[in-house]
Amino acid sequence: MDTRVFNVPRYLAELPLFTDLSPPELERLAQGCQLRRLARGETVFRVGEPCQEFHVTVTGQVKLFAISPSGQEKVIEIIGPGASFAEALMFTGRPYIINAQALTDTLLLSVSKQAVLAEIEADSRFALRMLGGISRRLHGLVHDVEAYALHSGVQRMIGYLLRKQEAEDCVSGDVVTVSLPVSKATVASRLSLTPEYFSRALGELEAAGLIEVDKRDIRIPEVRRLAQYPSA
Amino acid sequence: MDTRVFNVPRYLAELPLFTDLSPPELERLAQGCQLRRLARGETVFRVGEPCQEFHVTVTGQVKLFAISPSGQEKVIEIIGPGASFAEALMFTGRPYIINAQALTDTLLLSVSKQAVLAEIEADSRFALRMLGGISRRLHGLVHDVEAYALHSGVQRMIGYLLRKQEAEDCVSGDVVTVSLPVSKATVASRLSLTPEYFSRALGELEAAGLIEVDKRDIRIPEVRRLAQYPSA
DNA sequence: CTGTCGGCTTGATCCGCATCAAGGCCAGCG
DNA sequence: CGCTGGCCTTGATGCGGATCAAGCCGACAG
Repeated sequence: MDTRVFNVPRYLAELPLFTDLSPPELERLAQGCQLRRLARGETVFRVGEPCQEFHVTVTGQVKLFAISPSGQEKVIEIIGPGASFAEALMFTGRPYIINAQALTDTLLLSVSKQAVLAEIEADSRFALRMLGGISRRLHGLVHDVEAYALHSGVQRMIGYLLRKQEAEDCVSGDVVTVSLPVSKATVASRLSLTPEYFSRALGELEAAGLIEVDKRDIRIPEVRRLAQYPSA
Repeated sequence: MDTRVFNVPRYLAELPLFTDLSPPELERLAQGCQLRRLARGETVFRVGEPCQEFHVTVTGQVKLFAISPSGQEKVIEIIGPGASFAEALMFTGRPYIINAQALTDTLLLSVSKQAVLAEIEADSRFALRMLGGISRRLHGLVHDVEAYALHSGVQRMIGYLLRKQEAEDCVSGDVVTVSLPVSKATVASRLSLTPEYFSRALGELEAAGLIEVDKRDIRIPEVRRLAQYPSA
């Protein structure tokens, strides 16, 4: 995809956030947008920087993560194509509280705060969609907090696989296959596990005959049995 | 406080969320409100119930919590007087994903979804305040996720004490005192610790001379030294 | 005064998961 | 070709914090 021929208003219209906007509205919004190409490993923003926009990954992947004083990293979310991030931060008026970095070469669309605020003022339905989007993200975090506190590492992994499985309907024939979007180490951090333990957990499920692992592809012969682990 | 003489519009006006609303607006909003008295231990809502409103604790305390299949409980947040909860859920249109229960006798004000939606349509500044409120809550959760993943139990406890200390400016003379708002077991769950470990952690800090514990009051002689633990 | 009950502490033990340390496997590249 | 560097696995060991089990203390009721 070439930046020069990329049609911003048309792309905006396809985002759930901006459906129903009229062409002139889209045009106005596009004025407040900025396209950026990022190479793998490049930083989108860092803790402490001021926030004047939110972002959409058009293609590629971005990770949101925190870093402890001792340099340890915790991935909070992995953002895939078509997904947005940092909307909430924009509305608090405070600097970024996490870091964002491209995991692959990425085409990034940044929408200025100004343009969003103007659109909210003009169209209350847009405000509602913004509220819905942020609320859904908040629920994702509540779900994560629950999982960290109440589920074991293996259970969190199973939960992750099952969610992905029902998000994308990845049935091919009889067995279901889910593919890890990024490296195992990154997924492990997302689940608050070490890479070592993640590997062992995969091995454990494989030994139990619940999954089959081939690099980043994981086949699940019987979803139901996996969901009930450990039991049978 | 007596429910019969409680002036809803006047109370609404004092909430950060509703400042700047005109008297007629407040009056309309108040139409969509409902006051409830709850005894200690009473349930506000449970997982799976439909959500038609958000809530404000006028007096008293409410805990938001999840329950694992095995019956284990994890407190996600403790809501004190003047604070609201479940706003985000209202905007997703889905049933509650957590439980809420009164920790003490509580006066609860519930604002109907309908009234909020109408107000958003009428006043975009209100939509912005709603967005700000939910965004701040989301940041609190991000902070928690960071803490669970990157800080030890003792560090989370210190973080909790320090945050409380700077939230309420509870300096009396020279030493700072913070009071736990609820039972130690509940605070422990909020921090994802067992009551036993919480107790030991307090003991450890006390032994190190960093705090002095008297029931629910915790005195901090030197905030800075506590913040730097463990180091000296 | 005495029972009892909720909230808290204390001790002994255990386990889930991290950590440290070595490879193994494959892709890219000289 | 072999060398190098990601990425992943595997094994040995250790620790943070959970669990189980008593016991303590103050509040309150009888």
